[in-house]
Amino acid sequence: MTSHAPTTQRAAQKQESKNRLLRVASRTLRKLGSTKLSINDVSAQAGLTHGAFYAHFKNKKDLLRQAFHAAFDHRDTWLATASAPTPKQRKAQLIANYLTPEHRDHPENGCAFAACAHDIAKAGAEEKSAFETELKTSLARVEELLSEAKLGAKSREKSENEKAEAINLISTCVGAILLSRAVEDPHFSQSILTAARDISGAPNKGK
Amino acid sequence: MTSHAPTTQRAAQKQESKNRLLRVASRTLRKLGSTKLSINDVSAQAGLTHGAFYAHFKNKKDLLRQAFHAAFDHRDTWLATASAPTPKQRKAQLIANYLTPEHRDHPENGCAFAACAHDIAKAGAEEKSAFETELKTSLARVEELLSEAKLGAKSREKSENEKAEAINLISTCVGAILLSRAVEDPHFSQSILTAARDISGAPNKGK
DNA sequence: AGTTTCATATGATAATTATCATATGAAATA
DNA sequence: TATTTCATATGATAATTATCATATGAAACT
Repeated sequence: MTSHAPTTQRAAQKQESKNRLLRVASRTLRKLGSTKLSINDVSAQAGLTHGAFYAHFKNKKDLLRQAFHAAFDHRDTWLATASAPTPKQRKAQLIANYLTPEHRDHPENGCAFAACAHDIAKAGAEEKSAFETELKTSLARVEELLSEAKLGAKSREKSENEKAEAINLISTCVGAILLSRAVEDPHFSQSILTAARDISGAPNKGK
Repeated sequence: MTSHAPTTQRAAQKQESKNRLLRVASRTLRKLGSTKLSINDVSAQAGLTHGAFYAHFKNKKDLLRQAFHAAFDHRDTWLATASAPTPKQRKAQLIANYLTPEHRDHPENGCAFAACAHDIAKAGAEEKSAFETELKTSLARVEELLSEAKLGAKSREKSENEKAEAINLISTCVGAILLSRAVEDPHFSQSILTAARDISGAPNKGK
């Protein structure tokens, strides 16, 4: 039996409660940040009282750790949108599907790098290591999508270039979405999103 | 007489106290964020008690507003580092002088866009408007540095391109510095900074 | 059925924090 | 010098919050 297939009814109920707590926490973490995430609120939104919380998590830090991990629920969906035949096209797809108004307006469902980088930067080594692991995972996936195909053993230098390209892609996406969320004028906000999409694949756009 | 030249000794002393409060708050805001900035701590670090605080600021929100504005103290210094003859070189300078280990390790002296975007995104319309104003100011300065010279009236399309280029420059810088602060491994962190610098001016680096 | 287990609830505690009312003592002014 | 002003300090209050001790009631097991 796996941890996802509890035997008794009570265990199943407990697992569901924990799942609800984690889902609420993962969304609240991205929307409000770790400091404004309150165990009272999360528990209440999950349909529990604050006392029940400690039957599921050791403490707030424990919750935050698991909630952060759960916050990568939509990474695969995003990566799957990059389905075009060429690397350049796939890069443009990744950027275009990241820098959307929906993503900007709903951080609770969005990228955990953008939502949590600031929090994690102020946290401890454990949190940074967890962030690093997730970031490396995403980078590896993006690098694949930016590479021509199963690249042979010859192109070592090119792979280095692709590494930097993948990092820059994520840096630009994270920076742009954060800036777009921090301004008031919707048109200006949109122009921040659009700027990255415009330059994405083609440095000399129309020509 | 300006607001910086108080007449009486008491007024001067009060101004100095407010300056200390603002300086401490501006640094704390960038280092810890608005939520973890406590009026007690800021007042104490400025050599005052918490009670004295309210003789200088209406409330915490008022302090945060002024502290955010004060957090752009080093913008001119940064922009002045872009002194090379060509736009491409100046772009590379801006990026290289932003994405440094010192900047990464000392957010309290660094870019307020990177330090506060996350906070402001969760704040109200007033805060977003203030952020927007500062961002537009920086963008205008960067656009100048990225343009060939006093561009004549002819190049309208080019100016649009430069607008997007300036936005992307700041997006990438903000994203990269935030990511570099959120990972544990110093080498990996460095590679995040370096990636943007490498690609900065020259898409085909060494060739 | 009787007993045990345990998921959740209730209630309490301690810490932090923003804010304000009032006190104090020194500078400004008459 | 006497009086007023006011920059700062002291002390109090109310709200929020993390955490834990204990209670409860239903499921699980004998």
